[in-house]
Amino acid sequence: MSARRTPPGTDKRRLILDAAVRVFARQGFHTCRVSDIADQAGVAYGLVYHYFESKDEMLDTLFTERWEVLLKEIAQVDANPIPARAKLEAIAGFIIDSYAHDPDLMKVIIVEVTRAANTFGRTHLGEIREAYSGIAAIVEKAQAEGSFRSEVTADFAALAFYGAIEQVLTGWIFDVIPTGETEFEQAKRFVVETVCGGLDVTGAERPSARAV
Amino acid sequence: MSARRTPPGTDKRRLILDAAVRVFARQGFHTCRVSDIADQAGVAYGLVYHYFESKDEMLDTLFTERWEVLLKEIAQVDANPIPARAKLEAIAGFIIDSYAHDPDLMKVIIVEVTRAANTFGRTHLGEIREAYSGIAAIVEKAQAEGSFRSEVTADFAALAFYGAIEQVLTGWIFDVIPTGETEFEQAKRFVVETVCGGLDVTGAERPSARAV
Amino acid sequence: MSARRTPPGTDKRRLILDAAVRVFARQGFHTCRVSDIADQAGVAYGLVYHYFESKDEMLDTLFTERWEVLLKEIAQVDANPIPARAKLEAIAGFIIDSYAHDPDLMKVIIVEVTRAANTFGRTHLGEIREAYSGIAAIVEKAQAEGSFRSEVTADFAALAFYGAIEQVLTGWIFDVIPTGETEFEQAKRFVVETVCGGLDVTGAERPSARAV
Amino acid sequence: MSARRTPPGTDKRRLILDAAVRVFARQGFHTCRVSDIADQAGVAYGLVYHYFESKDEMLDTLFTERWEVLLKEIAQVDANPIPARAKLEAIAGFIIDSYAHDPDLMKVIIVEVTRAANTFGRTHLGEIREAYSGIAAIVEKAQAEGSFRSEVTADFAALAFYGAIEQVLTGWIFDVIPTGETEFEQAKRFVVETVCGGLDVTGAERPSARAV
DNA sequence: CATGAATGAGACTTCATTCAT
DNA sequence: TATGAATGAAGTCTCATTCAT
Repeated sequence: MSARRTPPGTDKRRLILDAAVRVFARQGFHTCRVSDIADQAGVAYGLVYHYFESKDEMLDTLFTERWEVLLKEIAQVDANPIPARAKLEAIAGFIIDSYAHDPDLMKVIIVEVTRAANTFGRTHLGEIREAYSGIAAIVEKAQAEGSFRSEVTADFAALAFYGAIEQVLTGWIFDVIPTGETEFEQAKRFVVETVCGGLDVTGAERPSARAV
Repeated sequence: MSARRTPPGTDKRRLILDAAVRVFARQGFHTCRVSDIADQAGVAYGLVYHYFESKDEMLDTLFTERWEVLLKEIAQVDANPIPARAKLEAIAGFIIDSYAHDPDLMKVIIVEVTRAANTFGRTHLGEIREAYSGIAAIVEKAQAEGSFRSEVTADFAALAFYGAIEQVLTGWIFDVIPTGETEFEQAKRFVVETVCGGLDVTGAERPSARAV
Repeated sequence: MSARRTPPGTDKRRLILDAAVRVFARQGFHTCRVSDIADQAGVAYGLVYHYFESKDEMLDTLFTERWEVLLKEIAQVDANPIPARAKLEAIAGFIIDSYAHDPDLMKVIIVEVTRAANTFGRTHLGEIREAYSGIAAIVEKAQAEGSFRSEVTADFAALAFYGAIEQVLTGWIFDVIPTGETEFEQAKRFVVETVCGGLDVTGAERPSARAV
Repeated sequence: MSARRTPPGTDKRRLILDAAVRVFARQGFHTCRVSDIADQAGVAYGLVYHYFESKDEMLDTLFTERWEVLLKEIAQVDANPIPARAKLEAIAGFIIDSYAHDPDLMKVIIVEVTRAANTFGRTHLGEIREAYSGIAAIVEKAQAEGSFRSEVTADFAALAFYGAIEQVLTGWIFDVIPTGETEFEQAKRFVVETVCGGLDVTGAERPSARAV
């Protein structure tokens, strides 16, 4: 009974997967070579194929691993007895924290899967839909109980909400907007403030309205 | 009046460009072959290279052609003496109309450029930023004159607004949400309603608030 | 009987041929494109094919035109009642003058034909041999009449003589040795001095010999 | 002693390089295809690119490998305490032996590099010059010590000497002169006899001179 | 498990040549 | 003659994947 701290194979497999994240993020899935991943991981070329069937499988694995966590999070958040707005805040917070924790991984998931309409996006369409549905369910219940307006359908609202978050992440990925702890925290509030509060000045606070 | 070498309507360059749109949309830029484009256009392989330096140049051309129209539209809309919300409605309407008019082209622009952080997105970052800035300018002025709240920065609002639109288009592209004239019209209203009106029930209309 | 100073077509054909010389010299036969020649000549692409069957034909024409002049020169020189050494001087002079007059043309002939063992050299082997034979004939007669030593065969001497000249031209072409009127004149003397006079100090002039 | 992955004698890199020599010699560098080399070597197409960056690199390697040997030989010969004429004899002998040993390799070096003013010749100009300099140094010292005449500059003499040798090799390559052991030996003597002894009958041995 | 040599299908691009006008 | 668009065969290089050791 020799002490083996890690299950056999686990180490290297994870090593390769991590390397894949870096390389996919840096060079893009289509542009990088499998050898780049092996180099980054510091392992032999052929070993990659010992742990993965193909280059595709690595991306599939990375996406599914992370996306499952997101789906679980959405479900858990929804299960809490908190206002819908708080739920959306939690979800936005989770996604942004995910980015803050490992920007490369989120970049890969967004750029190479979530937005890849012809390749991986199609493959993982079911999983992606599930996330939308989870969010839409939150909105729908809020509309039913009267805390959210029903001007827009829940499905649409979910899409817009998720789209706003993804675009902010894309802004960071593209270096269009500044990155940093402060910006991350700010973004969490802003997303919900925009989608829930709206940009319009409401009747109560509208100065002209008051003037009348 | 002048001698015409080619039969009327036979602008081969345009023919190839149109074929490229179809093929890029169907198979994706990285996955398609130049010969697919030639076949789709019904021209010889080499003719593609008579009109374009490379496969890349075709995508660059397609993007820039269309994006310039968008930038011009944003500027024109902003020049009108209409409320900020109407401006955003006009822009969302323009983008959605563009999609309705040629879904393939918009799919290519979004999937292969606007969201391609490692390849063409980087190349056209300047042009993409310009669109964000144009929208942000509208928001900023509205905030200054008091018609938009200042809870979120203009830059952020612009990102969220554009992100919401692109996500809706992506929904259509991925077949996540139904497509059709009705949906297009609905989406135009919904986007602005979400981002400007917000999902929250405002103080005035919130029943519970009134109840208290 | 309208006065036509140049035969029809002659102008353009020569124009293209001259352009070919410049382009072949600058870029090399294999590396240049037919369109480069057309551009250099300032004529349309297709016109080149009106005057020449192929790219090869242009080089063949250039070589043969010039080589015929050389062969004629060798024959004429040999016909003169002058010493063999004077004949070789005349031939070396002619070749070097040819280079001085149009370095590009000689570069093309040497680099692309004379030394192209697998392509044009093989094609023009007969003509090239003829030049060697002409020179060998001069040497042979000189050996027969006792003015040249018979230590080396005439064929070999011809090869060495021609090789020395070509190497000097190659030196100019490669910029290994300086180019200029002075150098051209010097080279004419040097080639013959080397091949005929030899590098060795002869018995008569050898100091040590005299000392004994 | 150490584990050997490949069967003895199976140095694939060398196998490919040797195949390249045969193919370059037979078809010419520009005319042959990389697949011809792979076929000749009996390896898969891709393996060529496993060992070499490009088709060019193979030729560069072949040239440099061989040329370094020549440069070393020239240096060693010059270091010997023998007459200049003996040194030139040794160098001519070495080059001709190289040809006798592997005519294809020498053909490739001469035809594709040494005489290719627009392509590889330019690339390896430094190495080529070095050979000329080495020979010129020999001549120069001989002139300084009085064993060679100073009628022609050392640089020029070196060029002529090397040119004569290369032309002889070219004669064999083109089948202009007969090939064989006898011819090789003869050529070694002839080159030096021509360049050192000169074709002219010297004063001492010239019959007519004596008669006068 | 680990290595990296070996394989070979494909993709982009070039460019000589043809041809309609 | 003159033009340059049109053709398509060919070649280089890439790289995912396999496999012998």
